[in-house]
Amino acid sequence: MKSNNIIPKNVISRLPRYYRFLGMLLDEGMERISSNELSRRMGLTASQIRQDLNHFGGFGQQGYGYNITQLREQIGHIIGIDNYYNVILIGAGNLGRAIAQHLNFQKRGFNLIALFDSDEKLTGIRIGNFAIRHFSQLEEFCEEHKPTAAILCIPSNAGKDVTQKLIDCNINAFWNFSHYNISDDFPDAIVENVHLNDSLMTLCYNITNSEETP
Amino acid sequence: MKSNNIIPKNVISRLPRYYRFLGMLLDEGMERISSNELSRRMGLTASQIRQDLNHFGGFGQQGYGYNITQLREQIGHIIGIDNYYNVILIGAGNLGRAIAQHLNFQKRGFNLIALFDSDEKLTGIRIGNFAIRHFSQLEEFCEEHKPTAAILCIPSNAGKDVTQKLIDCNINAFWNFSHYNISDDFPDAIVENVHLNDSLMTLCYNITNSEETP
DNA sequence: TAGATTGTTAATCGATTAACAATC
DNA sequence: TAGATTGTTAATCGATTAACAATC
Repeated sequence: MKSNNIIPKNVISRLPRYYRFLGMLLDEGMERISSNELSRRMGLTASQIRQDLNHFGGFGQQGYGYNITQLREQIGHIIGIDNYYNVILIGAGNLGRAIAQHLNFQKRGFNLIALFDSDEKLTGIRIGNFAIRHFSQLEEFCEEHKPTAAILCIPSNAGKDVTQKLIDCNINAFWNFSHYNISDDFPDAIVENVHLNDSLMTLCYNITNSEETP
Repeated sequence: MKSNNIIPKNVISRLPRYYRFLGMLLDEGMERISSNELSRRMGLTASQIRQDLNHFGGFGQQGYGYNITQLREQIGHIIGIDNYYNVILIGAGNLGRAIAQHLNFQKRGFNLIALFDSDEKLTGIRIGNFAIRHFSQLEEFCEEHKPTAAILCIPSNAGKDVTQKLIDCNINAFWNFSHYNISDDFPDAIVENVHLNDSLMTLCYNITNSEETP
């Protein structure tokens, strides 16, 4: 165990993948797995897996490998999957609605509790289990329900104002689908960006530059 | 110039960001920028920017810096933004519809030309400019329109079959929103994965582990 | 020309891989 | 006990940063 150290970002970003693959192994009815076999399945090296896991502690057993159920639970706990942070979604346009309906928040550590939009025409419209609230009700709602995080599905130009208001409501963690760069203005915020445009352009690059190598 | 070499993956993944920031600088009415000033804005080092760009050629001028319009165009060309690859979307559920309507494909190198779904109840429903087609019409459609890429917004368990059919239609590039691991079965496919669940869990980790450091 | 800033080489840093002793 | 496989240290590799000569 050396959990006192700082965990490299790369390791952290692999944790959800480990969690996901271990879940799949459980579905296959497997009980235990060696770093070698897991590496084969995940396309990593066995060394890397052992190094990664040992940032958090010794979860395996020499001569045996890793107990899948246990390891998955432990990784889940490290991520905090069982904390069920309250999260609200801001911006109930196409993308916002899809995110609200598509994601299984409860399995990923969150509990979606409300949708907000600044467009009055959307107020009251039901999306899944939620009626869209007007953004002006944010403060009141947050005082009562104290959400931890917010999902931003808003246009970039609204980014700063909206984020400021959320931070005023003691929300400090953001899942950001907009191009607005939260950390520039709010360096202490916890931010996870999803830049779909960038991802699409990366695909474009890879297509463009595969054609040139015949 | 040393464009003969292989470009590191990290460099490629930064290209869309460069492109995006340069666009913002243009919007601000700027004409030229030094690697130093750009590094300040993007939160990188000037060294890294110069290194990155020099993988593709010398775009700057000593004593002057970089012409923003030119540099942006050149990066756009490297990505292939002006190739407008035909792309089809498979799976017109919440997420698929949102992607179809939300993304500005034309500005990212693609031209969305059709939506498919295997649910007959959805056939004919209009999403933006498109009527959803039944998946059984895929082959016919592809023969006529020869799409280059497909966006997968389908459940993972349908992944293999759907991908096989798409590959049979000469589609070899995938923007994959599902958990299905395309490269396992089709190692030659060009794949860009978007794992929203993993991203959300990374946010969860960062919240969980910020609380513990008071 | 002098000043600024690139392109590029060298140094550093961090992450991945390999190796192996510890141990179940 | 013998075999398997971990946890961990050491070696390698690659990416980032620093430095500086080239040059606009």
